[in-house]
Amino acid sequence: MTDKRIPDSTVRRLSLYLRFLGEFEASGVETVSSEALAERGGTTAAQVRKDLSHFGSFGKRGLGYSVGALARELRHILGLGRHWNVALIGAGRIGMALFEYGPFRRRGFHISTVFDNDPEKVGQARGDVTIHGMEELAERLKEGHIDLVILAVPATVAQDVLDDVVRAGVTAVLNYAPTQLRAPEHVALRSVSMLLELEALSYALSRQRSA
Amino acid sequence: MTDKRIPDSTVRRLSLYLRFLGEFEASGVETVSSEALAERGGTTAAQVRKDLSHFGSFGKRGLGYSVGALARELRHILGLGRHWNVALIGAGRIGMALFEYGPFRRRGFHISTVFDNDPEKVGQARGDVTIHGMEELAERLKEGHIDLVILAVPATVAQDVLDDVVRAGVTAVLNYAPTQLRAPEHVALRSVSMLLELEALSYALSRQRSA
DNA sequence: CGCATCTTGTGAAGTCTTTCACAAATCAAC
DNA sequence: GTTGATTTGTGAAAGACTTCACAAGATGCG
Repeated sequence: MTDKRIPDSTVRRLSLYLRFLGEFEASGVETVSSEALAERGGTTAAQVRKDLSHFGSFGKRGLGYSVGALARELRHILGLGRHWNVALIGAGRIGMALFEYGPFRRRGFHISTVFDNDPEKVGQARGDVTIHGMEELAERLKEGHIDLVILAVPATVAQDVLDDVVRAGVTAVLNYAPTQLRAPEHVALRSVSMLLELEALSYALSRQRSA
Repeated sequence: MTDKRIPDSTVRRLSLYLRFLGEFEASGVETVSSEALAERGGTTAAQVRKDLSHFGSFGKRGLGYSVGALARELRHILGLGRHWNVALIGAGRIGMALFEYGPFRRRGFHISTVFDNDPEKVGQARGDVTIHGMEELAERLKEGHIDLVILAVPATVAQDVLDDVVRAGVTAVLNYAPTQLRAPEHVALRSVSMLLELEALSYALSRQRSA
């Protein structure tokens, strides 16, 4: 009922459900059925119930789920009640776009430290943080109690930087560099690649055109 | 052997294999085994062979795959031989970071048109393209022979813009707005959400901490 | 209260994806 | 040309995820 290995797809859907619950809450709805959540998210009611059932039973038969209560549960399951201390490595265009992206902070992801290896940038202030040189990485990651690192560096150096990050004891990394990285088992590593997504679309397009 | 429904996971891995082949090529290797590709990509040799077998047989038993030939095949399968005409909607921070991201063009994705609804921005030039107002959307999408749209607009208007895009006949969309969008069956729609990824990491972190 | 209606939670069935395991193909060496 | 060492391509088995379908709990109404 709880624990065990949860499919990654389930975790992602939980995030979506949480988003939808926010919308329902904003529009004054107090109760939702699995059917309503499914319709909003392009999935099925059974899927919604199965996803939730991995973690407990949060609904009332005949009634559905309390919007507020379920949102609280999901936030708890996803670890979103708390404040995560984030470091951004790479203050280039993508890095800074991420840095200035509002919703992160609103959800509890607080970018408290920024690194870059460009001497021009080191020392500059961005909002309320200062850009640090890469030589300070190990020390600052440890002493800053960083929970999570966002990697926005060129592909060529990504693996090296990741190794440093892991060595400094960080166990969660979100990678934006377009390269396949390796990390020890105990480190949660996710990669986002715009190229990969575009290529999947390119595949779909070719399919469409030749059909 | 060819065609049929290909798992999305397979398509994504093909993109990865192509990346690795580029690396192998750069380092002068002429032949790779499924084992070598698997090791590089964190999967298994059987998986690599199965993935490729959906599209044909490209290797030589006892030898492996020719790096150059397999790369060509993959580019063809993924539709990357050609030039895709891309429109970017939304010239905000994320939009412009995408616009200036070099690798797109190198892979054949050419952003030829940019839209934004901010009167301040409309008319300005960015590189060799001019930012157009949203009222020109329908006409320019059609006449510009746009294959693919990148959506980088606020979540609140994303669905409306998507509807316009679909109505203009575009059949492939990459969405960066943090909202769940709906499109007709025949439209290939993918969404990238940094928040979703971060939340999955947050889940993993909670797991780690409580274990 | 009893009956009709609704909606959850969940085993069981079904479907999709990955892994296994081995015959067949290729090459080198003797 | 036969043997030995490789490595592919692929049915079959195993595993993972999704969908089905229904009992059980909850509510409202006469």
